[in-house]
Amino acid sequence: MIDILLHPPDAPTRILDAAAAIVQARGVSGLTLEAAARDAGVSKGGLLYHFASKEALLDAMLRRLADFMEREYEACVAAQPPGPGRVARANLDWGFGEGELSCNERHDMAGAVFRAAFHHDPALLDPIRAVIARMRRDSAGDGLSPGAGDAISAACDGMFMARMFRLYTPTTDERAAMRRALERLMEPSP
Amino acid sequence: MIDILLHPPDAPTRILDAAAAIVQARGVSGLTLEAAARDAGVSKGGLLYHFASKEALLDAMLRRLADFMEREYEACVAAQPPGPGRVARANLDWGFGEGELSCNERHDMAGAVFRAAFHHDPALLDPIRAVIARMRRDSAGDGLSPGAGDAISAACDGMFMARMFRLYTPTTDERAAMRRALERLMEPSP
DNA sequence: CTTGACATACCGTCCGGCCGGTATAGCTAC
DNA sequence: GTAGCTATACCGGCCGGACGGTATGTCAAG
Repeated sequence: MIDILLHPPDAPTRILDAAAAIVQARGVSGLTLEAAARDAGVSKGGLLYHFASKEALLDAMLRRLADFMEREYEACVAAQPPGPGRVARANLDWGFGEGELSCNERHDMAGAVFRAAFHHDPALLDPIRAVIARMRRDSAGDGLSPGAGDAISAACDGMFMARMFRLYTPTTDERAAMRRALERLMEPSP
Repeated sequence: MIDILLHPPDAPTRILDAAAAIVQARGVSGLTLEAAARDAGVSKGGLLYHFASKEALLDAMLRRLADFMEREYEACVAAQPPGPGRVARANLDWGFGEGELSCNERHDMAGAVFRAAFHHDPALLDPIRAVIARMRRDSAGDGLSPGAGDAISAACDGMFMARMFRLYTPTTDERAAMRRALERLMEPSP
């Protein structure tokens, strides 16, 4: 914290933060260069000095998100004891856990950035796609019966989408029941 | 087909179709009133005669989508033999089937309309939310162990999202394996 | 002659991007 | 050490185009 106070974030970081916050609060259409610049405490010219176009800004936002996702994924995996189903357990913790790693405002912001980038150009999602491909490769070597790992991560994706678009909000009990159901998939096939 | 040729769709239907096709082909930002009108073979004024604003157009698009979703859901359920897990089996058929009901261009168009509406105003998704709520009520009385039905439909949602955002495309074998894995959740709890 | 179903022309706004300017820091020559 | 040069990191204003929406005209059917 002292470090943060002594070393306030530089302009590019502030711009990225402000842009992400705007998208989360006011939606994709609320993200304009002027608004992002103002909220970051720089002028529009200053923003364009760091990010030459709106696309460049969104690209940087998404790359940062992909990096963050990958680190979070690695942390979830590292927190699980080794052995079969390690990746699946990490996925369940990410999608159904109650701690700071799951379903909080950070996920909302990730969803908002995600939608904003796709809105502008679907190709901007490529860094995210690379992370997902890596996760799927890991999942394939997770030692579970075929399809179990994919099914678990698809269910986590579904929960993510439901929250991102505010489709429904399961109760804590329902979430726990879903998790227990999915954990059955990690048992060896009968 | 003869009927279609003899009774060409009226202007509102053509406009709705054209708008959906534009969103699918050129993205949310490609949907302008001018473009929708042109593709539907009417002028911009003609479009605004039927849909007083862009929001009204999107609202009509989404209501039509919700109606379609509900009818499709009912058809999927009706196609399943009665008994426990009927709704879950319908969901699996919808999300993992190979027939005309699953994962084709119609789903892509649904996703595009969905994103367009959310982009303009998240409240426009309310008709879809109502359909989902109804499906979840049905699922709760499906006679499966707690969480199983929700987990299955969440996995189907995840597949839908993966396709909507082109995140990854599992092979036919992988999809079949996922389905078999999820079908294990319909067996009674051990 | 009225009304429904459009067409045409236009307006105001908003937004992305460009440009000219500027303060500051660092470096170099003398 | 200081005058001059250059690069960095911005500021503020402007422009052009696109887009949503309006106002008005048209015209066939009943």
